[in-house]
Amino acid sequence: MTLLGDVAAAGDVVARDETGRAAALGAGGKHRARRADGAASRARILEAAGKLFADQGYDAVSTRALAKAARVNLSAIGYHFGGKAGLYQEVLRQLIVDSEPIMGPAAEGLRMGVAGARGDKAKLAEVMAGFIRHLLGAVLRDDRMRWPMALMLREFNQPSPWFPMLLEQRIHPLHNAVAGLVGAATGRRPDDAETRLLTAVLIGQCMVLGAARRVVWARLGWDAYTPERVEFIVRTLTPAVLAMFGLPAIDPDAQGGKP
Amino acid sequence: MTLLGDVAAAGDVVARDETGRAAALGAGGKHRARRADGAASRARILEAAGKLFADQGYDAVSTRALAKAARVNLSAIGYHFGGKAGLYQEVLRQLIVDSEPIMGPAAEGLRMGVAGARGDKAKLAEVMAGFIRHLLGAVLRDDRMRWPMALMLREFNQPSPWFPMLLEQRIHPLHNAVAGLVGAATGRRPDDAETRLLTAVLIGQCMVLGAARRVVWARLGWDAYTPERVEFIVRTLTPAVLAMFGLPAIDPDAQGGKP
DNA sequence: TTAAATAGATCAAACGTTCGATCTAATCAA
DNA sequence: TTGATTAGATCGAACGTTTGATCTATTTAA
Repeated sequence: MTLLGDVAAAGDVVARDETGRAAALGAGGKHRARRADGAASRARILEAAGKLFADQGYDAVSTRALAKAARVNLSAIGYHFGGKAGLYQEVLRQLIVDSEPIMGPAAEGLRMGVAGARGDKAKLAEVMAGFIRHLLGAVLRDDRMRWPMALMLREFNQPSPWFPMLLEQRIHPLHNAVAGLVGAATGRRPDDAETRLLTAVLIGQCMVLGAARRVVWARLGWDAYTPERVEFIVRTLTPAVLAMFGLPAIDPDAQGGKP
Repeated sequence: MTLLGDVAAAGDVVARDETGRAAALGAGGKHRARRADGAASRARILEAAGKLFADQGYDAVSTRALAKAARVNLSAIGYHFGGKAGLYQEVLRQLIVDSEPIMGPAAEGLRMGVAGARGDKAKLAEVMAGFIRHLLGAVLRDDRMRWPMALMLREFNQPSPWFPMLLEQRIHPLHNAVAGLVGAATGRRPDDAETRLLTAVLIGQCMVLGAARRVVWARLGWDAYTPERVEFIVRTLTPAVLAMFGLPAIDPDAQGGKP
């Protein structure tokens, strides 16, 4: 039994959310909740699966542990997602959807900030500082982005068959937006190889603090990221990154969140 | 079962080290080599296990796949290492031992370079450039360090019971040496929290190019790291990192390897 | 012979998946 | 308002396979 074959078969597992079902059953959708509300079970499975997959990896998570964590019957996984592989794919799809409200405005704000700066290095520095604070907060502090980030990092050095989807819909848009900032700061075109590389390094050096958190903690004598420690990281890293891209230093106390 | 397809045929396990057996037999040592030379089998298992664990992770690798890749019988794993977990521990231990000839002199050279610079920013810039070239080469190009780096990255965000050993014997010595350079460049004490953090970021931003190589490749239209592309990365990253730590730019053509 | 090392067989446990039975809520004919 | 019907959802119990570990027998060099 090769997984790839099953994957191909499970590839057309569509979202079975309520709206889809209601639409399929008729325009005048009246009924909502069934017995124990299948949509709720589905959501619980997705939630538990995201955390477990992110924490332990695909192989290390058994369907039984999954069912137990989501407080559903074992067969519910097969019923709702077609199997373990289908569930993983849906977790990734949902990750992209859920991170849109956080990442989308951030990328848009980045583009607006760069356009508004019109080459003014001081203003670009503000935009850069805001982005670093935003990204570090998302990676290290924001609990909503904790396991999604961990799961993405797993995809990075062990891509699943759905890594291209993640790349297309989450990585490229974010990198393109940041490349606009990096290009403006260094005076290069946003789609230069150098700009793209430095963009990857910039984003990567923020995410590595999340990926290799055990190392960071061990080096600094920490046992967890607290808001105060994240703030320390932001204040330490921001001047270094600004200097890295030839941007002027800014007043630390003026560092606000993203506009 | 894994989501990944057949990764890296696993058939390219290096031919058995004949010198090892010959030396054991001829050196007048007591009884070392028996029937088919147990030391050679042990070494083959270690080699294959390192690559497989690094590529697929501990759980995704079965003892049968290990035995097949190492061209030994299944029971040889239990005989030589006591079991799968014992094998993994030994792989980690061997990783530390094998990386010593590469990492040890690098750390020592770093200390010597920093001491020799005596605060001269231009000389510190040379040392920093040499270190970046060295580390990037080890992470991205050196085939001997390919799977060890991948395995270490796995330990970083999913520590095994032997992570403390790795931390103690490999991470801390390297970071301490680099912290000396970073401290000298930024004018801080080497054991400052800021210095330690920036040190982790510096090392991390080099390693992330190896960890998230698929992303880097996708952004730059690459499909592998070639020596030319690694050189491009070194030349692009070096000036940025020098600026990051307030060191003067250096002549790119003068960038040599580590002294 | 003696002990190291390999080969092959076998073990219980855990794996992902599948199945039919069961239950609930909406639907429809009366 | 009924009672029967249907589809959605859950459940327990298996399925066949693979896992890591273990066992005995055999082979080989000392």
